[in-house]
Amino acid sequence: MKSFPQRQAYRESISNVIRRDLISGKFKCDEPMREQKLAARFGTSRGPVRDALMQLTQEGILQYQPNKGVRVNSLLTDEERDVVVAMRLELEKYCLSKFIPIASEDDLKNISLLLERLKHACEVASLPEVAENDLALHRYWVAQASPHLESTWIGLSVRMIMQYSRLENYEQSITEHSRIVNAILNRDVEKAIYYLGENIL
Amino acid sequence: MKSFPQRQAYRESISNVIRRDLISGKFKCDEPMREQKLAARFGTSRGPVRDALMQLTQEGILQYQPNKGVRVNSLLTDEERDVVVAMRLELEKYCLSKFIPIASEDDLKNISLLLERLKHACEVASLPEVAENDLALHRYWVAQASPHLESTWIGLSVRMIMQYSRLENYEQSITEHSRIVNAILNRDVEKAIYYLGENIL
DNA sequence: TATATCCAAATTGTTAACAATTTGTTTGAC
DNA sequence: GTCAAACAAATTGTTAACAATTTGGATATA
Repeated sequence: MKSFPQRQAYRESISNVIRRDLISGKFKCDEPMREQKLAARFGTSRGPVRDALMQLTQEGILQYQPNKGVRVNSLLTDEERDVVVAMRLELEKYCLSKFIPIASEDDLKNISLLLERLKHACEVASLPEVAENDLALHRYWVAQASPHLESTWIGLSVRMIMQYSRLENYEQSITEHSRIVNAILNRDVEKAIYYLGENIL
Repeated sequence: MKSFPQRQAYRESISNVIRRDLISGKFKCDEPMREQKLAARFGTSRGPVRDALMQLTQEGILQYQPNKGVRVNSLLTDEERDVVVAMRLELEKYCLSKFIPIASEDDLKNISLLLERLKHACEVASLPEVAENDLALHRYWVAQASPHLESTWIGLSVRMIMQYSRLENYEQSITEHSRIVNAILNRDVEKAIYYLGENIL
């Protein structure tokens, strides 16, 4: 069936799909993820699936036990979550202050587009889509400002969003992100960071 | 030859050894890491080696390019390093404040032991050993306080230590860590965190 | 019934072979 | 001599088979 565009990098495609499933809660906590089943689902052998599972383990979403495979990792404690929030905020504040001055016109267009997508997801009230587009928007400036720290950011953000009931307030999400994006379009670093701080917490 | 204790988890053993080599600078920047050679070195097939390389990529030490393998990633910029330092400090401060009140007598013994090892490494002035024992000491309280965040911590710390010329001041390293450990032994959270702040930066 | 032991099924761990891609070199045309 | 195309070698990507481990259940025993 081979439903992937590039023949290379099954690895990434697979981990992206699984990550999305995890965010939208398609796997119960402590439910083991079977390599064979996933391989069948993605039309590959177990090799690439193992790669993807290992990557998600490294991100902290899954937990690995030798000879027993991987399971959905337990959620962060409230205290841990606070620490993760602080770290993510630290990281994104830097990325925004770096990104805004150097953003090209194309960048601004892309940001606007991503915001539109997020708005749409909020309007149809599809939680997994909201989560995905939320992350995609933030990820954009992280990737532009600091490719070095992108993978660090993913690990923090995905785990944050997984225990994010607050995300269900779609209206708030729209206004918060609109404010951030507006500040970016005006190249106003101060304001962007301020609204970011309101958004991430 | 099979020189590993447990037959399982080659993955971890291999990535640990490679990580040590990377920290001690045994691979030039941009030098490609060949799977076959590493497999021969560790006496396994390429599979576990690929796992290890992928893990280190996820930690940010290596860079992966499809069909081209992995290379040593370029170092962080000074600004990025500052952000990483802040994040790591945030994380470790939490871990110390969590760890100190619940530390068992065994924990305190282990900490003291790890400090002794670090001192010894400093005395013989072996940079890779100093780096390794430095990390091992910090890692102890992170692992005890928050297994959830241990992998996040590794990624931050290893990248910090790789561009750490300051580590060459062995005397300073000894006094800084002695102060932290002493504060822990006295269960003095305030002081421990204070000295940690002096150490990490 | 409760417990222990053994066996079979399911699952993960590892390997070697094969496929696809990249890289370097040689060859040939101009 | 320079450039381009073609070929060969090296390397990564994927797969299927095999080995080792875990898991669950059946059986036997007290």
